[in-house]
Amino acid sequence: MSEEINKPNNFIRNLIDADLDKGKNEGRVHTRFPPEPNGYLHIGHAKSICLNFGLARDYKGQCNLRFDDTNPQKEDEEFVDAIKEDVQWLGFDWGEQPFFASDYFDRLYDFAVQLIKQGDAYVCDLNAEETREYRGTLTEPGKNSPHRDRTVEENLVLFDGMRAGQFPDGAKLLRAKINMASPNINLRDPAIYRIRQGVIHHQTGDKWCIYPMYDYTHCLSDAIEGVTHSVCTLEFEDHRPLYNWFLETLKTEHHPQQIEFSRLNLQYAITSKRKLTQLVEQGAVDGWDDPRMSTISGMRRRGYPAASIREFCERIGVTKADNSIEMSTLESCIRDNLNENSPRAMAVLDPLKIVITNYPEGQTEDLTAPNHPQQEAMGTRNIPFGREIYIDRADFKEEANNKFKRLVKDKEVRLRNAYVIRCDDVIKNADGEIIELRCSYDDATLGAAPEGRKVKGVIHWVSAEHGVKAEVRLYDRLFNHPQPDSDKTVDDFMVHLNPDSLATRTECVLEPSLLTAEAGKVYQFEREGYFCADAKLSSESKLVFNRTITLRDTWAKIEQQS
RNA sequence: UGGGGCGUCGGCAAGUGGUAAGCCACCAGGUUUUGAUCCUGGCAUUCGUAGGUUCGAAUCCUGCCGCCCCAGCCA
Repeated sequence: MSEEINKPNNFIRNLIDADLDKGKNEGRVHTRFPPEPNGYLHIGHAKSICLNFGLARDYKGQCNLRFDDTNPQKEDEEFVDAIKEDVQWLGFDWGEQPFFASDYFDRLYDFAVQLIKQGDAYVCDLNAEETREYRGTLTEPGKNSPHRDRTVEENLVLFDGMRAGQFPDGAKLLRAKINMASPNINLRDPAIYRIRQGVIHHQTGDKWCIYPMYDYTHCLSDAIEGVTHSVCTLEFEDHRPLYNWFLETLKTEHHPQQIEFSRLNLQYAITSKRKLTQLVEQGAVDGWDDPRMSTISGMRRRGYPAASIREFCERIGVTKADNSIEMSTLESCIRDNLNENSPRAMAVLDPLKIVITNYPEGQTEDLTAPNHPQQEAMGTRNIPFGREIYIDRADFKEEANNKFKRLVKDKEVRLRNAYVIRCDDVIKNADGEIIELRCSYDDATLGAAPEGRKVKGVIHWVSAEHGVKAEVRLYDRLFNHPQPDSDKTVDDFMVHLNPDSLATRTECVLEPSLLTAEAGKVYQFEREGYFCADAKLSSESKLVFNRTITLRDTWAKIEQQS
């Protein structure tokens, strides 16, 4: 019973269970993840990846990574490589090698010849505009193309001529002969092959000057690979009759079942490859892997663990209903993982100097701090302590009521992993800005409660002498509208870009153990959040950290309310 | 308004005729050398809506309402 609770459960799995009960597909479950290499993968693709590879894993089947590379003008090898890296990083294995729809171009061509011979496809000379006019509208039927009744022989010659490069782009089109009056527009004699002269395909080079369309290619690729369950998003539901038409008309050996689910919509983020491309090309972000991007590579660079993205995909479920997932759902997955796995450290992002006047000048001591408060197995580390330290400006007030559990003039606070100090003096510059604090420490409070009084506040600190300088990048949501791309009151989603999505702090001071932090390894900077050294920008000579995510902050919430 | 799909708590989502799981968020307490974590408790007499069938309906039937997708030689 208790094992059942966490088992993913969704309508696709129910469907597969039913298929298995019926003995369909000889009990095989074979899925595929079919990205087009025309951009980087995003969080929405992660949902599909987890679904498809997860199905294969749980049903002891197989999931192919297949590049849907039928439109060379928009595609690039760079994207092929990035996609492979992302899928792998997410923790999935596509076996021997990735597949490419272009692997099947020869067979696809033969299938097209078969369609022509059967009288199920014809070469059409209408140009793009005429084709659109002949297609009709949503409420009016289309008209048959004047070339619809060409003979098989003529079609064969023409199609061969298309392949041989005898016609310029747009001059001819191979079309399926289905039904121009169908209420489903996808069935109004859809295009099968179009001409693309002089284009170099990233996989097949200049071998072809005609390229097959998605609807035609996808179902046949699935069939060729022996896919049993072809899972795609809802907008392809209208294409399913066409998917089935090609397979039935060509009498393929296998006939995979297309199943549609609803795509992910994440609030304050973009899950559209086209719009992510726009962000990159217009320079609104630093690139596809900008840590603010909802791309897999961006999230990786930001420090999101792969496991937390997988957990997220599990938590949101799989249905056919439109959805709008709150960012807090994703954030919860990230914090759960990071809280459990990341070692603690101390870092001061907005330094305020403190001199501990009763601490011997020139003295230094190594204090010991646990790397994780709940997990002893993570061990301890040494933190140097000295007469001069930094604390965060936000942790001091000259006056405050007792709800403020930090350092206040003439009051005490605990320095985390160290002593209790009292603030005796506040030093200001000519402009009245606080530039330094003079404090005294109680040397009986190391690892011990102070005598005769309670000190409830605890703040973090770094030794001024030993701390290392660093730049820290604080990220906020990239957009300030929950659905930036579906706001119909504006004509460009870019107006919803959050101007404060990146705040760079250049004067941060980190505890020295962080100097050798491995890029991408996430630490919790206690009381601040989770951070990792940036894989691209950080070096030992110039440390640059990304804030992966803040800690849950109920104090900020209380402050805001009052 | 032709075709396709979807409507269960603020956001997700189980539920498949036997009397509304779970998660996130939120609220109230407790522990705590991180205002973190953790722990305890609260959070849908009701399933878009109106009828009908039934001993019994979120589940079956009918009507209505709302939202999403489709007129690329993109995927």
